[in-house]
Amino acid sequence: MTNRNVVSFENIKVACKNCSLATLCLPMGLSPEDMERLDSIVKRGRPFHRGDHLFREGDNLHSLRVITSGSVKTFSPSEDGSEQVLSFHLPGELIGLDAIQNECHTCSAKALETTAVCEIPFHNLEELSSNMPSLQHQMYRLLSREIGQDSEMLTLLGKKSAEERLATFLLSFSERFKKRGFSATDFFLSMSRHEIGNYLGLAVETVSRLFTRFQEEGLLHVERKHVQLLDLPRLATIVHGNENGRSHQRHV
Amino acid sequence: MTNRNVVSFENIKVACKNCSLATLCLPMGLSPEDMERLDSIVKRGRPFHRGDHLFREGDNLHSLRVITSGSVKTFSPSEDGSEQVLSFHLPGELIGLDAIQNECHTCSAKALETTAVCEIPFHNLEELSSNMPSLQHQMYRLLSREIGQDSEMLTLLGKKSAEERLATFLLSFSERFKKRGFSATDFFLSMSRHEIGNYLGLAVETVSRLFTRFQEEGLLHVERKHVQLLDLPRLATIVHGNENGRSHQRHV
DNA sequence: GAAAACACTTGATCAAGCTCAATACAAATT
DNA sequence: AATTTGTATTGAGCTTGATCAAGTGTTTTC
Repeated sequence: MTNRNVVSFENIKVACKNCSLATLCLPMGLSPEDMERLDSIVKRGRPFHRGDHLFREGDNLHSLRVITSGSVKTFSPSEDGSEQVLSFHLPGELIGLDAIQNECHTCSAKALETTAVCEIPFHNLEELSSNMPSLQHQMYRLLSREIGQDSEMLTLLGKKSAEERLATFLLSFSERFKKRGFSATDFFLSMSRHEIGNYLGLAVETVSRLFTRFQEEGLLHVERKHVQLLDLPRLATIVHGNENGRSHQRHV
Repeated sequence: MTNRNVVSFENIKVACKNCSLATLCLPMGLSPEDMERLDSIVKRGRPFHRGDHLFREGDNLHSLRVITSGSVKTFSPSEDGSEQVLSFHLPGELIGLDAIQNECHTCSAKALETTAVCEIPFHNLEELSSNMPSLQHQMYRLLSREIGQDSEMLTLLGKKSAEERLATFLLSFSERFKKRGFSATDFFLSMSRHEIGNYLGLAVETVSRLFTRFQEEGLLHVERKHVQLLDLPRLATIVHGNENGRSHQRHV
């Protein structure tokens, strides 16, 4: 995106075929021509600011959305004002897949910082995919991938200790930043401690204490949202149960 | 299925269009003709016995499977022999969706009792769906539904107390049995206490104690795998936080 | 630039639910 | 019927991580 001039976002051509995120958002398999057809249905609206809703639970499904910059959390709000954070999304990731079932969003999505998205009207996408086997295949794969990711999260919440949860969280972001061409060891987390805790099924205080402890142990350096991972290998051993250090596993 | 004669399972016509589970397995929207086309690719193998694997993590994806009778657990095994139970499946439910992403199963599936399934070769299904928009639509919806269900499970594991988890579990089975024409209040659970605990992120002992307590409180009657729910409304209030009884919520 | 609102950290205490251990019960095998 | 094996229950004690509380630092607002 140019920042030399003030531009009308309406006029920006989306140009999936040149987008650096294309390999992430609909990975592997669309031919250049297919990409062009997909391109033709994609819209880009104005950017969202921190705290803006991309959509709310109960909204009708209009479009799937691909983050192009910034970051987003999805969460399911409950009556009493509390919420469960379901996931954090970085550029190249697709959100709204939960809404296909009933054409209605089952969770809400909020921008964690200034965030731009591509909107892909689902009905157009569906129609296009039925004339384009490669796109249909990508859609099946993306939906399936989401299911697989959720399963990993179930294991995290069902079995892992607080320490393992945070280490898993950090390494997940490390890998995702790396995949996007950023540093795997030095990055900013756009969400609050509270949101991290909510996501990981931990109290804020526990998250805070763990950051402190990890720092004391030389695993990382942290200052507010800025995280530097100093010992990836040791973090990785923590993720996988940490046979050495911890004396007992949670109910195996 | 007739039980008057010994029949060769190879010879049974699958006949989705007459199957009582059709509304569950590919709910709403296939025309009778489309159903016939789908029918033509479905295969039924011999039944599985308790403990048999339907597939293992790492197996190539050949077919999606619809349970026609019995029940199945899916789980992701980890190196050290422990596992995370991901879900329990009843007749009419589709399994294997996680494997579409890499054409490789990311979890294992085991029969909890004698279990029969319809196999739907995925490549045939995919091809058929690209010529049949209604089937493509069903597939999108089913995949999306799975994602939505996983999200509910994340909330359960992330936020709910042991009591809330078990009540949720029981009411989920109640509804699913009801939907299949069985009693919503009197049923057999095919899985062990250990598997229930594993699924709910609880120790076996906790599950056992909760069953005992629920029984003492008149919520249900339980004898091993046989469960009779005596107070659905009260169980439902427990599911939704139970403002009255419990003094404190888990980190809201 | 002060004040207010919010986010994070740290400490002290507590309890939910886990672990360990022993026992009871059921099903399978002989 | 008796033995074995697996599954479920119950009790006692302990640990992890939650809650409560106070204080510090940061950001926003006026």
